[in-house]
Amino acid sequence: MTILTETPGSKSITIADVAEALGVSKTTVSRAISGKGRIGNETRERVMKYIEEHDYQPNMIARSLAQSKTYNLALSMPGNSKFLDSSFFQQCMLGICKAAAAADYDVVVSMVENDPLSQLERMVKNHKVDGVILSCTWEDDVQAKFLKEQNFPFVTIGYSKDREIIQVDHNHKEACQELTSILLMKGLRRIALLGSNKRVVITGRRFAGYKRAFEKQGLTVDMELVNLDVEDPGLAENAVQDMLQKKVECIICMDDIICYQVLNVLKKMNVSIPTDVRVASFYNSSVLDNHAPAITSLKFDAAHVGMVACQTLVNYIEGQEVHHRTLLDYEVVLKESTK
Amino acid sequence: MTILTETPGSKSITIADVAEALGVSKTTVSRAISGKGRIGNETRERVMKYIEEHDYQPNMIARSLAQSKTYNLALSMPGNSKFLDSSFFQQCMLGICKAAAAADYDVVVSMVENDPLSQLERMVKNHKVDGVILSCTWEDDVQAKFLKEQNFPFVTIGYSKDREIIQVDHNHKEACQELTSILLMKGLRRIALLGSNKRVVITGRRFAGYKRAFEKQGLTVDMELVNLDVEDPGLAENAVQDMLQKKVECIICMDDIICYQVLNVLKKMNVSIPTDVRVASFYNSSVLDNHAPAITSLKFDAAHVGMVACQTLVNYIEGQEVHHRTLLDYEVVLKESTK
DNA sequence: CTGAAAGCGCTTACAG
DNA sequence: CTGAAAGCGCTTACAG
Repeated sequence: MTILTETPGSKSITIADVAEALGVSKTTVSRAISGKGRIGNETRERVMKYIEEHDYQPNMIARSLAQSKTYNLALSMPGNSKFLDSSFFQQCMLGICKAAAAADYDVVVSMVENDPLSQLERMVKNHKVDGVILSCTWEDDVQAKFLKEQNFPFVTIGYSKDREIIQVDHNHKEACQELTSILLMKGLRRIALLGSNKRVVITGRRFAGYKRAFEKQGLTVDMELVNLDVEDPGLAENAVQDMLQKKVECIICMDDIICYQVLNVLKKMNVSIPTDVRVASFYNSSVLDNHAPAITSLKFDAAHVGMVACQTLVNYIEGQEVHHRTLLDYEVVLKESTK
Repeated sequence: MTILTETPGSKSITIADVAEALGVSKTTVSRAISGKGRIGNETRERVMKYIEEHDYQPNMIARSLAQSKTYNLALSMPGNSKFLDSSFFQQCMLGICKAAAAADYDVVVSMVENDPLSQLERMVKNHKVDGVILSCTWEDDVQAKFLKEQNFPFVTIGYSKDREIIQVDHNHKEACQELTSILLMKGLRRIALLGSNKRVVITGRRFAGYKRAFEKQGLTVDMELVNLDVEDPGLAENAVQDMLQKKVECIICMDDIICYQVLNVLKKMNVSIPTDVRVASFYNSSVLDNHAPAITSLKFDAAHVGMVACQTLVNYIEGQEVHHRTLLDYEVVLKESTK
């Protein structure tokens, strides 16, 4: 047990201290630091030298108040355990943090579990952040709706029909369409599609791509083979058995989490890949690296989409022009599992 | 393309507006809101009623400056891809966010990739946070050293010999000792231990537990069977082959990431579990849920350790007494893989 | 119980 | 090119 006795950190030096030591005004010091406003070259150098030597660090709180700008970005993340198992959001967060740091912003996270609005609303109204990144969007997204109403700067990682919303995403529709087309061209017809939640926007986009691929070949989708609500591991087992009964030739899993489950179930049931059934997945995450057979999958650069989203938001906040919709590229990585 | 035209968000109402509308002083309004200082019951109610009706939201920036307190906590996370695949840190972050929200703090993340100090130093010196949570500690941890020197409040999720450091962790040593003891009691002797990085503190703690279990039985550890540097998937394959050549009877994997790899490699090599070799893992994460055979593992509640760490830090910051070392409990979940 | 005033550490018109 | 002063929206001794 202990009690906090000393005040933490040593008292830092302020702009006033610098001004006094140098016999100039605070205004001058401020100008030297910010680089804004006319200032003599020699004066600036004197100031810069002093703050360098004395390790002056601006108090960002004070700057925030004066400028009404926090240099903080909020990142809304799903707090649901389904999502936590996937490394997508962590990778994405890494990209966001990097881009933010490069632009001198910090990122404060809000993990959404039940009430998606309370924390976000507080952050926005309390002036804790300058903008928001929504890392996972839903049909009729409550957060996006709120932010739009408030006219508060935000960007979604994920597609939205609403072109007023600034959005950055991988082209999930096209990706899933291409993957499906390839499978169709191999002569496969009974292709199952497994997703984990219908209400998440990307699920819908992928299904749209899947459907489009069939239509382009003049085929129609058999909705019996589409299950977009495989929420948890327990359901995966049922879903797989169901699909096998329906004599599917291939199973596309919308993310690696479902894919692990599916692979485990198939193994348990002694169904071999690709002989008995083919399997394809999304994300191509490293956990499947040593899997035999290697698993065909779509590959997205999660860190990259995070970076781009963050940069876009910062640009927007700082008054620059931004694209309202950015669709990033993907890769189809064909491996043994769909041979 | 678009340009930011309107100022985002509508102008919010301030304490001065409330004071004026009610014909009282700003001091009074402030007191009503904070609950500090004597104030008439009736006056307080009038104020509260007004701010309720007019949706007044305090400007936290201004409060921060006045109190020199940010109500922000920094969370330092490993940005290395090895760690990103594990859901431990995400779960942990969830717990931290919950506890922070409950105490009216926000959490700003810093993902450490190469330079562990630059961002942390800026945050601390720029007064962006009131305290720091280190979610992963290393031998001779640079961040911990810096924070200690600065006398800045922080807590580590992870054990430290240094009892001055406030630390919260699961009892990894005891956990690994118990698991190993159980295996020894089954008559197993050639027990391999695979870890992913020797320099991470928990790796060392677990090894210590493993060793202690042998010693308690009057046995000595065969260091040939201990490989604590299985950094990436590629190395997993070699490590497993190496261990099989050494005729191990059991493989303990220090985390589920390694374990997946090991399981994949064993399958590829047609080694069956538990007949040919037994396998045990850490974390018991849901990804292994449907694995056949079910995998014995140690189970830690990541969200819980995050919550406790965060609460402890908040208490410390707010001047309360705190335990300097908190060791949380774990579970040994015995399954088929070690039968 | 209540208020006037100073202060937190910056920025930024405005004036010179 | 430089400075005095007001302001950002709160809190908090101090005085009454």
